[in-house]
Amino acid sequence: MPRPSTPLLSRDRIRDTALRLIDADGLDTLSMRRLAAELGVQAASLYSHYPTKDHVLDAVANLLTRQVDASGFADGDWRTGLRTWARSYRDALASHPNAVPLVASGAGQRDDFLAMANAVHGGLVQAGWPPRYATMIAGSVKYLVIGAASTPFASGFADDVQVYLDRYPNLTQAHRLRADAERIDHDSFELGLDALVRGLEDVYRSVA
Amino acid sequence: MPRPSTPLLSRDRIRDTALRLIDADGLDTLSMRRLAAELGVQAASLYSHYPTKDHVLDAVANLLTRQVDASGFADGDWRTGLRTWARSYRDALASHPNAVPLVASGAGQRDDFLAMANAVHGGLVQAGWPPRYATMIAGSVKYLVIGAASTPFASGFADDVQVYLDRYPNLTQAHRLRADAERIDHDSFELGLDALVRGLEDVYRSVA
DNA sequence: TGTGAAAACTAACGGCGTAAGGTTAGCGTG
DNA sequence: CACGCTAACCTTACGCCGTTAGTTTTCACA
Repeated sequence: MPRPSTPLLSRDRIRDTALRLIDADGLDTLSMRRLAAELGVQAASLYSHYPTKDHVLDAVANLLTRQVDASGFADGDWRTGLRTWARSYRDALASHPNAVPLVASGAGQRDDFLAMANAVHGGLVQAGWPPRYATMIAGSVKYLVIGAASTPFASGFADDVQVYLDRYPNLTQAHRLRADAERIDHDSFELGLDALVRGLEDVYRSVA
Repeated sequence: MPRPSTPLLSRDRIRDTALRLIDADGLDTLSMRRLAAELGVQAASLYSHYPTKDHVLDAVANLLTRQVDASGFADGDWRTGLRTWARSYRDALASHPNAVPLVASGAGQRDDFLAMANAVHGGLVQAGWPPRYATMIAGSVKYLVIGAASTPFASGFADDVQVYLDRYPNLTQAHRLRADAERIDHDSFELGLDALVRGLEDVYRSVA
């Protein structure tokens, strides 16, 4: 039954379903066939809307990026703007950990990423940073965010999970451990962000 | 001709060849068949030495990690130790950009990563940091390194490469552009690392 | 009213990771 | 020295994968 009277698919529906499957089952179990099945359709039909699988993944990456709030520079304080941006960026990625590699790789057409970058860069320059520094600061904060989002557990800096499970083989302990890991990740990020912004304060006094 | 008199393969030879192919052709064009062909062997033969492809990739990740120098804490100055470690870590990854996702994902059995983490953590504690802070500091510096290594061009914070290529369509300019991108990445990392360590100095005074 | 584009389909190609099972070289034991 | 076991190679095949080609039908527009 080709060409249905009301369309079964749309670019948005495909992209949103892809993200849902990635969240649920991980990045490498996502296939065009599985995605199509979830949409009640045959795999080849997706190619009417996206030229390749990579383009679908690109759309997912742009969707995540679009949720980042880079508006915190409006009041003119670059410190607040930077902190708000970094936290929002990390939150957006942390809500979809399985999709992080799509954003981290930096490959593909990333229109929404360029928009975000522009906003941050503009905010920093507006606040008195030389453009060259604005580029580097945006870069280094992005590094911190991408790194924080990429690694599941900050760590391996604590013992291997299996060791804990062997020592405390009840589920409750296992759950507590996962919560601990997330808290360590979060606190490490906050410490890093705070130290970074504080350190930039020094630089600011010498160049702005 | 099964079971040759002198072995054709070894775990190390397979792992080294995998890294070479990844460096040359990228991560997703590496297949067990291609790897085997490069080694003059059939694909299934690799499974005598590694149980799955992921185990091969894990071995590559551990190889890269093992080249990181975490010995800079020996003289007792945590600032030097941290800077040395971070730079060495980033250098190790930057020499094999196509392999970075293997290290960034944090998946798999990463024995050499745990060894490195232990060394850093120990160095920080030795220098007077409370263990809880040592964990977070090692985490946040690792974030910066992983993020810096993950993104090909810091940026998008500068204009899209294609724009430059359209504007200056000769090869010489393209090469200069790549050099510029690498310099921006490098400088951004150094600025971030410097600011981070400076910021930690403040924290150190209040907790150590 | 007719025509061409668009959105679905079915079928197929080549490549993938990996499992199953065959063959022979080398090694430890009687 | 003989014998059998294990290990390292092989061939073959299964069920996926991304993608292309070609078909049918509906919709939008001239």
